[in-house]
Amino acid sequence: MWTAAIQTSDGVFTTHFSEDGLCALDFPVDARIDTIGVPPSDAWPREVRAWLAVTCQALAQALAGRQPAQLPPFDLSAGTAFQQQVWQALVRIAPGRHLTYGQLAAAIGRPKAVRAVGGACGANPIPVLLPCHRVLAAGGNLGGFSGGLDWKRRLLAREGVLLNH
DNA sequence: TCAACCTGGTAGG
DNA sequence: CCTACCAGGTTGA
Repeated sequence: MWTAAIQTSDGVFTTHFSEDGLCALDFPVDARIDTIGVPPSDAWPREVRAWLAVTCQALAQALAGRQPAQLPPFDLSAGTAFQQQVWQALVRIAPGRHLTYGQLAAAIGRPKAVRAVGGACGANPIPVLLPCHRVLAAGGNLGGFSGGLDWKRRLLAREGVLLNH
């Protein structure tokens, strides 16, 4: 496992890579913890350094509300089969679009697993790039967000999604 | 087995 | 608008 910090206009994100790809992305925790990530070094496999570079670009674009031109490979193997289904469905939601938890449940063939979908979204290891913020509650409500609801609002606003009425 | 969830729908103020 | 309640799939303890 390799860990690196990524500086963005929204703070310092932390990334974790396995030999199969990006496996986790953490929101900035605290302004004083700028040393959390180990800077990439020559000791890193060439492939992983390339993933990090792609992730930097993708994160900057996603934070600006745009579809990343390129994404790193994701290692979602830490999740259960159900969670992986949900997470993979997230990738297909374009910026500016949004689904409800119920619609996402139906999309993966489990129309009644609405609450479980919420749980899987909450367990999303790669927020922002795996756009769980584009899943809203029914009736135009925001729903929850483990990274903090202000993040969800901010990300949606940058994509031009209008909330409520 | 059980409680906790980023839910959704219905029923009643 | 609000609160209450329950059916419900999945997960982790």
